Amino acid sequence: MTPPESVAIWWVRRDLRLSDNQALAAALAAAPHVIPAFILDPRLLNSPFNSPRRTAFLFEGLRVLDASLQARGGRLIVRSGDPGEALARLMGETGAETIVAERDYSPFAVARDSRLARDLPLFLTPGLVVHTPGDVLRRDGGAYTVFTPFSRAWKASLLPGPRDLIPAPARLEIPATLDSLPIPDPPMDHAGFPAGEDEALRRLQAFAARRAAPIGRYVVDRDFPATDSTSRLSPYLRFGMISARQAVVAALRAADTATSSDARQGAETWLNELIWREFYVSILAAFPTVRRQAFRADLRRIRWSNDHAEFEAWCEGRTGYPIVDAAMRQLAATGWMHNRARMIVASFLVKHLLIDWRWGERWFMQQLVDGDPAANNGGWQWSAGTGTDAAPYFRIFNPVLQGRKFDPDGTYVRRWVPELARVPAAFIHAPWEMADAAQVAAGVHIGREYPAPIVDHAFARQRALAAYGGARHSSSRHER
DNA sequence: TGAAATGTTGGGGCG
DNA sequence: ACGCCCCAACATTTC
Repeated sequence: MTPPESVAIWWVRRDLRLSDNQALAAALAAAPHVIPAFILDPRLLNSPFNSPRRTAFLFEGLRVLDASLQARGGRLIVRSGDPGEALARLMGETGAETIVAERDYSPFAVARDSRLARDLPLFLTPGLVVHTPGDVLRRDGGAYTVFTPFSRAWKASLLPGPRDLIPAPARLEIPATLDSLPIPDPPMDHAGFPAGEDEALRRLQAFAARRAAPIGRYVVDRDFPATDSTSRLSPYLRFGMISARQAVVAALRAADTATSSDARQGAETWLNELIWREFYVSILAAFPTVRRQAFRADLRRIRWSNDHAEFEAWCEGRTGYPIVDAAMRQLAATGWMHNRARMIVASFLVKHLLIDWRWGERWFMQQLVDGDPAANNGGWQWSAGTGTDAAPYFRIFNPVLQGRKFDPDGTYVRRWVPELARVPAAFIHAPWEMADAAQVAAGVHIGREYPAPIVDHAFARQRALAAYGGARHSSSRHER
């Protein structure tokens, strides 16, 4: 006779891994029998913020997770529908008394989980981030809204050591009689990011465990989109194919064992990027309304232009600014974009085209394989100058100068905008400055094979400054 | 995790 | 020789 508490459900959401999984470990601690379950939620899969690329990555991740569960004597149970109903049914079938899941701090997940917890024994564990939002707070108990003090407090909290990491369980057997849906076929290709925990760990090793490149040159190279110098771990962190702790432990170890100051600084800079991720999780948890409106109240009344044709040109990479178009085409083709390029295209959409940052936020969510509500929202509000600790609103990237600075020979542009492949380096970021003869020689006529700039830089800059200035002015009058 | 506008300085051409 | 102007080059301020 098995006592009822001998079965627990490990509800997999965005923690598709067996190693260092606090939810799985808690489930195993609660019961000797653990049922790993994933619920295909139509509300999430059909959300206008979802992306087929991310769904494909998720489905392949589920396959890989299922395979490694089967290697341990178990398997992944897949159901679909409303998670509450599906889990209640699964509890009835298995006699499970507990559901354990990794806590997710996004507004959608918080609402879903608190509704579900009214009827079901849902137990949530940390794991999405190293320091959960409530753990890193200001002296007065409020959430940090400036990165630097947040990162200081974050680092002052106890950091994970290698011994804190939880090994994957050796065996995970489940009853053979349980029904499971087949894992759906990926709706599209997601080349460049093979899913799964093994791949994630391999990337982490390849990036952080070496003394030289890439992490040893990270401080310098990471700003150059043509180089392969970033970790490209974001999709894996997004779906928990590695834990935040595993990444942080690797960064700390790389810093400790560095034999050059470049390698140490590289590791520290990369750690900072991981802390940015946690900062934005904390911001979204403390201020859920940032998902709908600007954090800064004085910038909520910008009179956007919101031109649909210009938005489409931006989405499709036909703005006439090569660095912008290269980045947008990289996004459309691969579901990923280099971080420097994300800043450039975001600044361009918001400042040059004067289009609401939320349009860009949604487009990114619809495209990115690593699209995460907290990080994406944080990044967009940072770029728009409307967020916490954001770029000053008057900081307007000049796409020509950014291109010359971070893609000096135009390698990145040539890779993603092939019609500019033969343009000389001197003109690669401002091809409209070529004389007619040079355009003929380069095999591209500006206005035909490649568009003329959609908007004049000097004009756009003045218009953005006026729009932002106007919003601040009207808001200060409003308050009086 | 900018860029443009404005200010300052100093070398050199030139009458 | 000297003052004047031009204008890089750099620094500071402003958006």
